[in-house]
Amino acid sequence: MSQRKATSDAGRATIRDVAERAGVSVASVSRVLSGNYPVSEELRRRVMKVVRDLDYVTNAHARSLAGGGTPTVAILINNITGAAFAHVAKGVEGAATLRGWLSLVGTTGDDPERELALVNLMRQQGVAAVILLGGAYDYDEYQLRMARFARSLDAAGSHLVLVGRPPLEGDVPATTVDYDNEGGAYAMASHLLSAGHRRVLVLPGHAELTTAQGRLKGAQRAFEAYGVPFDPGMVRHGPYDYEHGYEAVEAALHDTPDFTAVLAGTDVVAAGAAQALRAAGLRVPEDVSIVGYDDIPLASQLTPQLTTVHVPYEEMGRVALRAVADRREGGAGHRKSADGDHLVLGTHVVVRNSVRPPITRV
Amino acid sequence: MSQRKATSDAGRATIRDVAERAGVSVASVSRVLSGNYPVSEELRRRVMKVVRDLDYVTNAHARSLAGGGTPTVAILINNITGAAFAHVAKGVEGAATLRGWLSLVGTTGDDPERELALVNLMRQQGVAAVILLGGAYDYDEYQLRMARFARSLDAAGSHLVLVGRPPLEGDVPATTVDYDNEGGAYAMASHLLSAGHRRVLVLPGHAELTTAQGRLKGAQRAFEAYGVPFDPGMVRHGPYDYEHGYEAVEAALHDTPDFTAVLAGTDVVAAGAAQALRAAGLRVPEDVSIVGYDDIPLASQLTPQLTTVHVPYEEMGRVALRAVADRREGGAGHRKSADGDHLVLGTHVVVRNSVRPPITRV
DNA sequence: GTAACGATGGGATACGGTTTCCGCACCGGT
DNA sequence: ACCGGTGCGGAAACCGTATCCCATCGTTAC
Repeated sequence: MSQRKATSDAGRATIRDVAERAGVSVASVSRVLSGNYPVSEELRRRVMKVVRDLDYVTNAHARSLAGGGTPTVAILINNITGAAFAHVAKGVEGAATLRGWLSLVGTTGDDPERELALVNLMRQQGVAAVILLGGAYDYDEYQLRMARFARSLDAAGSHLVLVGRPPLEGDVPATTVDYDNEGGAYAMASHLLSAGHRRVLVLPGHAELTTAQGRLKGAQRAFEAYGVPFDPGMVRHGPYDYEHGYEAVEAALHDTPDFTAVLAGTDVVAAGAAQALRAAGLRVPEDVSIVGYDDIPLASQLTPQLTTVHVPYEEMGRVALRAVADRREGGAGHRKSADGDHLVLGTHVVVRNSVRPPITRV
Repeated sequence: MSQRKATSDAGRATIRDVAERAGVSVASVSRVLSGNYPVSEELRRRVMKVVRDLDYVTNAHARSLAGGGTPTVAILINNITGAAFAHVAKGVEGAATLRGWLSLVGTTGDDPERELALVNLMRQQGVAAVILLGGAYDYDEYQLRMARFARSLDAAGSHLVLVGRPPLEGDVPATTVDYDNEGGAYAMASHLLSAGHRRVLVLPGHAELTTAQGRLKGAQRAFEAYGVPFDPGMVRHGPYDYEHGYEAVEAALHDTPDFTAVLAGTDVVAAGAAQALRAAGLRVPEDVSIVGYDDIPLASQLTPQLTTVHVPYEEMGRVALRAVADRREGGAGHRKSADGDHLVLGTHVVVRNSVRPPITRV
């Protein structure tokens, strides 16, 4: 009676319960279930019947302790609400599922403390990789912090993947999946310039955010290429949200109202900018042109539909997961191969209806 | 040398490595780390130093196998890209983090097979609860399927939580967190009716989706209350996406062009509808009024800003997690208490700029 | 001065599986 | 009929941690 545990006990059934009830050994049940060992048809039938009867599932914790187990990847993000996130996550999740992998999600809320806590938590979980999403704030400590993460994870047999931010400096065991951020901004700005715009309001984002830095730089390069002087006074930094777009345009209309186009750092910012222009009685794109960045669904749902830069978010997610899977299968094959550690995906301009050649305003 | 495993081995350090290096027993290390047992200051210092040196983290799998472990909840969703999802997930994730819990995410892609596989996977993980998000397609098998899930999870000490769909029938061990879907639709339709609209194009969503059924019913009730005949010919079903909104309006303009307002099942559908109206040369809201449902950020970013029904998605996520946590702490306290198994949150109309009294069109 | 007691640390065991190593039984060959 | 080979099932070790139980040591009380 008090053998180990009554079979009819509450809680989940163990492999032992199944073995007992099927009248076979624990090992046999394990073999039937994992299927990597020859088993007689008779045995299989008997075991499977009991498994169904008991609605038994193996304990993932015990399994991974013993060596097996389904690999898991962790996705860490600042703000789960961002539209870009959802698409990267979809890519990761889809690719993970394809391989029978699992994915965890954690949000950091821009808090370094919490980020550290999460990376450690994931390390405890024994994840195959930690995927860090989104642009980074390039403060002093940042490089050191990430390098430490990378080495910690690497030492534990895991791996750090940076998605959507520049690669780390030095010899750090991390993979970066990036997109041609600066190139996209360059192309987008060129599009405005070739349409004839010269006075352009630029809303790249937070000055410390790597994403914003790249977008600003791309725009500047385009101006240089066109021989158009770039006026730093036309740049306004701020968060990637609707409100910032609105307020920045409001302020610009007051300070430097001679702009004929807005180069927004994000589609959402562009939406805010468009709203502010309309509130001021200006028409888009007749009076002022607007372009965005990201090409989230919102871009094609606004009126007018937004010309923007397409960023392959979902593809990045897939690529990130594939990088992890390859590395894991390749094993010691390509340790520290310089390539494969930094993957860059292309961007391109999607032309819609928010750009017109400039007209002279009063 | 071949004691058990060289301390300098690759892979993660174990508690044994720490114990050995600190010259203490394994039990002591465990005690220092979990902190639920008196330990001398000296011991604590020695252990912690080694922990830092080795960058040790406990193995979560081993820990939960041994009894402890951080609770985990799984969030299952059809399509991770939906805007509503992100907010519920945020609520769940936030509340989970607050308690030191972890959250897993899985997407089903409307595939029952995959849904089943995921539920089992989560059962293997020993999650504290599985949270199923979003409206359900009410086909025949559905109730049975969910009941089976609920019982399976319950038997394994886990729990099923349904968010944003009606509760299951019968005595099923599941918790439902719902919002007043029908009431919101009633209020929204009333808003249009009291503005004077009589011919309203209704785009509730897929006919089989519980969410759509509720919204349609709410609208019908409002018409009844106002004594306005409800014309079934003005209802067009379809998916909750931009394209459907666009195409439905296009078709309606051809078939029944006398409508003065559109009652969209979703903000996104409303966006598509608005675009189609504009493409047809009609102004919103001057010529045709539009209302949405959900109150996602998009609603306030459109032009004009959308009058819509606010659904407390994030709150629902929080509530769902709290329900799980309470049940887990309460233990055998309130088994099957009828209340607490079905929580309904309120909705309300958010008035913006997309509704005007109707005018007579040609 | 000694006994009882509180405060700590160590050893052993359980958690639920996987896997290696063995042994048994059954098969065919000679 | 005996022997070797093969295929399959069982026992046990181990994965990394938490915890129960016991041993020890220093204290305080009598």
